[in-house]
Amino acid sequence: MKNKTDRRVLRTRRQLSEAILALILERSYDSITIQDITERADLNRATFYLHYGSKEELLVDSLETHFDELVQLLEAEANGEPPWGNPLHMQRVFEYVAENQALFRTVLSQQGLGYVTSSVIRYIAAYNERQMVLAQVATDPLPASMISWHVAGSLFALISWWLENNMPYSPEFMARSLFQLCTVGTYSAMGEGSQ
Amino acid sequence: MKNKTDRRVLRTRRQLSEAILALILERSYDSITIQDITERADLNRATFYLHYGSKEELLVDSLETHFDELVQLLEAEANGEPPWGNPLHMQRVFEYVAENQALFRTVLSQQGLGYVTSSVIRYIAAYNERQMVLAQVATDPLPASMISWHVAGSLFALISWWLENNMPYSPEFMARSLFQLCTVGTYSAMGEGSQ
DNA sequence: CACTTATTCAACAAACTGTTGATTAAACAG
DNA sequence: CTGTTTAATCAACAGTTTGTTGAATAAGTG
Repeated sequence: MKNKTDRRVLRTRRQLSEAILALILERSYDSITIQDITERADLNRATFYLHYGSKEELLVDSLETHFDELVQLLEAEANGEPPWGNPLHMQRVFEYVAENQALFRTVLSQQGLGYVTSSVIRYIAAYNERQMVLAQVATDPLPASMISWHVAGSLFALISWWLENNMPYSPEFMARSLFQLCTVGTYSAMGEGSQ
Repeated sequence: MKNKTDRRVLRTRRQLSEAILALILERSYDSITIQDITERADLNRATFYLHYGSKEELLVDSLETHFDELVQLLEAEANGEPPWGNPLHMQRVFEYVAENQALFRTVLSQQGLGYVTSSVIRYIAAYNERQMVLAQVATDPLPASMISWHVAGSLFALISWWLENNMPYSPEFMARSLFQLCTVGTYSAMGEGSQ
């Protein structure tokens, strides 16, 4: 009984993870082969297949580490309060994005990598919904899961927008904007001149 | 000067387009090779390279046809009015999604295909922004492009949610929900019991 | 220390790729 | 209808990546 905590296994997986994350930052994801990954990781190619079945499997596993880090950060600060209920928590998200700029940029924009997009929205939405249920929020006219997805989609969109426009605003401003757009909507966000 | 309207070229591209769209509906995108595509299209493999450089290039070209169809549908109905300004226009979008259910489902959820996701949000956002500028909407506190992305992200998220939950509501209801969430926000969408 | 097991290594057939040059067939312009 | 242009076919090519072997080696465990 030493299959999952064996030093060698942990070390190998860490090497593979670091290798693929480093590679997607410098090259096109599609052009990266398993040979490249194992070569960069200083491992035999056969070793890869002992752990993962494909590039994608490894990448998802590698990215989870990052997201888990962020979630833990959030949960440490939010004391049961849903993260979208307070702009301060959202600010942390944007700060995290800013810190891991290169990675987010690559994952969001690079061709062949965008499949992460859908799973990220799904991930955020699921988290939102869990928090809403925990906080016993009443969502009468619309189901809680729909609202969760809406907020997740908006968060995702604003992060993309922020990066695509070279982060013209501070994390604080982005968080407040997201908060405003989600809670009181575009009508309040826009001037009185609309229509 | 007869390079782009040659019958043979048009026929070949249509065959390739139909082949890849048919294939992604029945098999995993990643498992589809250029051999498979040309085989299904009853074309020689070399012919593919006369038109496209990769699977992705062909797919993007093929999908554009579908989206152009939808955009034309919308613009025919909306008379200068921004599409998100009226729930009826959004209803058409959800109806279109329902009609092309299989395709949307595949494109949104299948691994290796999701890179379309980001470009779709970008596409919708750009469209939104164009409409906002045309309608001369004042968006004082927040930039118009940010609001455009927010709405695009929400639309995308709600479409995903709708498909993932097997379309439990009518297009009308979805359109009204989206309209409500975007314009007056989640506070109004949720009951008074929140917090 | 004895053991278990992860990693290495070389080799393998199989598949896909992108390109070649010559040939055939189709579409075009006048 | 005819000559010309050009798209599609075909076979063949070398190169790469893939996934999987079985045996040897090394490292970690208890």
